[in-house]
Amino acid sequence: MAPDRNRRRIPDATVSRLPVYLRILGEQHDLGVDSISSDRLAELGGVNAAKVRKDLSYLGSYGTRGVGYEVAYLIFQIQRELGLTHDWPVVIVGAGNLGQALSGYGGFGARGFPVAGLVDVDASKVGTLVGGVRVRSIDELPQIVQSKRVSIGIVATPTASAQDAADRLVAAGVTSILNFAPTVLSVPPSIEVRKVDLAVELQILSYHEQRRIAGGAATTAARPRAVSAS
Amino acid sequence: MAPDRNRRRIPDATVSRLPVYLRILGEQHDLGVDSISSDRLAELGGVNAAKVRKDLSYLGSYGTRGVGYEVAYLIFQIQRELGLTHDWPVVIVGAGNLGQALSGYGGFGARGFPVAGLVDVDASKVGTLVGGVRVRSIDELPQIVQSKRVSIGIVATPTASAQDAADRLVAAGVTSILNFAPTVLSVPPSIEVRKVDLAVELQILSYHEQRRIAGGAATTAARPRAVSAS
DNA sequence: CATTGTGAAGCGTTTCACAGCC
DNA sequence: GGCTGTGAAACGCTTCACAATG
Repeated sequence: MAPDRNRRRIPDATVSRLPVYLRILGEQHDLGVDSISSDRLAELGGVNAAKVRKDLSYLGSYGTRGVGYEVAYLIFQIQRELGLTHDWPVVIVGAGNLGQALSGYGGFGARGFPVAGLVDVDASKVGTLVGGVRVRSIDELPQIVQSKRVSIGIVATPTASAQDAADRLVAAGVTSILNFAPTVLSVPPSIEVRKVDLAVELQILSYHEQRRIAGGAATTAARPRAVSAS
Repeated sequence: MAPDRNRRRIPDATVSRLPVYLRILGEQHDLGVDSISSDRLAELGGVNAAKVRKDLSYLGSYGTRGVGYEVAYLIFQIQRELGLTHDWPVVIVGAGNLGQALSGYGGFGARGFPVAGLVDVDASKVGTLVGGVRVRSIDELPQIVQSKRVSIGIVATPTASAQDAADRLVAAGVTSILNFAPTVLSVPPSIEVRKVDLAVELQILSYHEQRRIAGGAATTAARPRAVSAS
C-alpha cells in the first residue's frame, strides 16, 4: 500500500559513509561553499572519488555533469535517506560514568537524538540529576519508550548488566540498540545492534603495531613488559 | 634478518573479530571451560561456525579434529597474534570530559594499555589531577612518547583541535591513533588510524529505523518533529 | 564419528574506465 | 572540457561442503 518511493536498497558500506559525507557537506555549507565535486568531497572524506560517486548514485542522480553537486540539496537528500529529517529520541540505560557523560553531552540532542530518558537499576541513583537529566528507575523504561516514542536505546551499563539492559529495551519496544558494553548482546534478529568497543579498537591497533615490529627493522616502540594468561 | 615466522597476512575482517573471540575465550577460561568447539564459540560470538574456523585457521592449525580448541592455548595464540603479550602504553590528548573519563577508567591499563600520559593545550588544566593522572602540557608530548615508548595516541579533543592533536602525535613519533573526534584526520599513510564516532553510529541506526517505517506498516516509532537544513 | 581445516563457490564492495551530459 | 553516473572487472570476505583426522 505504501508508495513505492524509497525502495532502493543502499549497501551497508555506503550507509556507513553517508554520515561522514553529511558532516563534511555541513561544514562546507557553513563556509559558504555551495557546489562541490566528487573529487573534493573524496579528498575531505579520505576516500576516493569513484567511491563517492557510487555512494551518491544510490540516492539518485543529484549531481550535475561537468559541475558537481549542489551542497544544500545533497545535504537534504542524505538527511532524508538517513531519516534525519526528524528527531530520534534515545533512552540511555546505565547512569554510571559513561551514561552521565552521554547525557551531559549536549551536541547529542542538537544533532537530532535528544535524550528522552536516563535510567538505572540502582535505586540510590534514581532521582539524582545528571547533566540536566533526572535519573529514573529502569522499571519506567516501557513507559518512557511508549510515551516519548523512543526507538533507539543505548546500553551504557557494566558488562554484567548489559544483556539484561538489552532485554528490557527490547521488551519495552526499542528496535535499535547502540551497545557500549564489551559483550555480544543476544537479541531478536529484527533488532538492529551497533557496538562501540574501545578495547577492540585498541587491540586492532595493537595488531598493526605488533606487525610493524615483526615485519621490518625495529622502530621506536614498546618493549615486552608482562605476559598475562587470561 | 628477522626470522620468517609470523608472515601470514590476516584479513582485516578477521583481525577485527579476534578481540571478540579473545574476550569470550577469557570468560570461558574463567568459568573453567578448557575446550571449546567452533560451534560454541560462534554461538557466543554471534557469528557462524565456518567464519570462526576460517578466522582461527589464519593463526595456524591450533584445533583438534573431533574435539575442538584448547581454550588456554587459543587465548595465548590470539594474544600473540594481536601483540598483546606485552603492554602498549597510550597517550591521551585532551583532558576534557572524554579524556578524563578515559584516564579514570582503570580497566584500560589492566587490559594492557596503561595511560602513559594525559596532555592538554589548556595551561589552566595542566598540573591538575584527573583520575589519578596528572595533566601535562601538550609540549611535553615528544618527551612522553620517547621516554615511555608510546606508539598509540588517543585524540580526545574537540573537533576543532583534533587535526592539530594528530599532527603533534605523529611528530612526536606515535604510529597509531584512535580518534574520538568527529572529523577525518589527515595523516601520513604509514599511520594507522581508527575512529570511534557516536554520531555516525546513531545515524546508521536512524537509517535502519527510517527504513523500517518506510518499508511496511507503521510500528511504534518516532514522528516528524523538526526539519533542519544543516 | 564429531569436529577441524580448507578449496571453491557465492556475494558484496571497490575500483576502473568511459559513455553520457551540462 | 570537465565532471557525473554506471556497467564491468577486480578484489576481498563469507559461506558451503566435504575431505582429513584425532
